[in-house]
Amino acid sequence: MFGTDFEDYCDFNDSICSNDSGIERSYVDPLMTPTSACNTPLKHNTSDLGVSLTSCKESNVRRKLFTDDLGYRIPEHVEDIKEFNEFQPINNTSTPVKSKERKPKDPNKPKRKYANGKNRVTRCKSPTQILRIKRNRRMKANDRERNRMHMLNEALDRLRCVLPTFPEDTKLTKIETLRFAHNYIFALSQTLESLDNINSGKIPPGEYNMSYEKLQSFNFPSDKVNKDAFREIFSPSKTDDNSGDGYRSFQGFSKPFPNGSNFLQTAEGVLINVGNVTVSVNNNGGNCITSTTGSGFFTNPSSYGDDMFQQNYYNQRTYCSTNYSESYDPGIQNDSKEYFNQKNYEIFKNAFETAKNRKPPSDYAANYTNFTNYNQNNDKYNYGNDGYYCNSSYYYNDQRYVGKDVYRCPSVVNARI
DNA sequence: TAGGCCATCTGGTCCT
DNA sequence: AGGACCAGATGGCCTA
Repeated sequence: MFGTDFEDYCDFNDSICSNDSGIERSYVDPLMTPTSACNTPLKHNTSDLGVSLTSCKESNVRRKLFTDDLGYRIPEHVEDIKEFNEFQPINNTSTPVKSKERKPKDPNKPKRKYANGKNRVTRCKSPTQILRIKRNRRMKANDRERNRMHMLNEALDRLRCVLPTFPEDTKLTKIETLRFAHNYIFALSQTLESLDNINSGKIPPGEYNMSYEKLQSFNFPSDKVNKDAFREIFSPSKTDDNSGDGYRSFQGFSKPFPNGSNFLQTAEGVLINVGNVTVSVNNNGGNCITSTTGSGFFTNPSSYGDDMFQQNYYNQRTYCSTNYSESYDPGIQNDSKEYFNQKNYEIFKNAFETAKNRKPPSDYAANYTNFTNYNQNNDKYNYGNDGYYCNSSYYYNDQRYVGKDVYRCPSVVNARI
């Protein structure tokens, strides 16, 4: 069955005794992904070796480089090979590690003499033996390479875990992970630098704002927004609304921006392209979500937690007054603490998905009859055929009154806060 | 169905 | 000689 040459013999032993020499038998994929061992066709048929290559499905088993993680023991039915059971693979290398326990030697047994140096005669290997040796070496190399890539992927997974992503249930690709990590580190370093400048007095705290120029240099992966961007989106408006209706239309934008980035600074603020949806952080009218199919408006964030009265008051003072000469309440406007919370996150996410997935009304005029608005007392306003925006399932309701003489684009989507 | 992403195999190179 | 590393090839899976 096997060659009689010792080296040949050992090589074969190495290939089947080490715990990394088989096809996926040594690596336990905790997730058992379809592309891992389960569906990978075996190019090397090892059935003739008498070794079962059944994958282990224990989810909490991970290969370790330490001896306490014993992978498996070689089956004992390979009887042709003496000392077979002395090999107990204890690591993920191809180097066979012999057991510390040794069989007691028989003192009466004559010692075998081995030739050394030039006196040693090696037997010629047959082509089939050479082929087998090469094949086994190739199997070992494949297994090492497989383990190496698995360790690399595990490192990438650990890196993904420390990166903020949005939506959080999506998985960054490898290249996205690396690019995002680069940008994230850059953003953190810039933040630290800014804080240091504030602490050292180089920048007065009152003048500190997140640099939009720095934001432009970011290169976010498509369809994902990190929490820093989200935080910036929820940054309160800095100036009053001069347009009258408190809304901006950012329709027509599509990625990439002319500067090649997902970010674009305009006179009105910062635009962030997320897939086919453009998110605006505008300085005048609040935050806006737009898409190629329309635009969605998003209001200033809540700074009052779950206090709906405070939230409504804040929003009404900001957008819903029937008296447009009424200015913001500076005390409320400047209260920006805690704008990044779970509630705002959910609101943003819902508004984002709505803007992303919504479709234009098939019958524009007919939908006008359903247009609805609310005043600050939460009274419903129906504008009939000359109403302002749709209240269908495609839209969020706006509980704030905007003013009779204000015309809105029917594609505007408002997020209820 | 094309393209992106991924896992795996494979041979080559470099180093110990 | 053998291990680490790399890049190309290949095929499967998924999505637009």
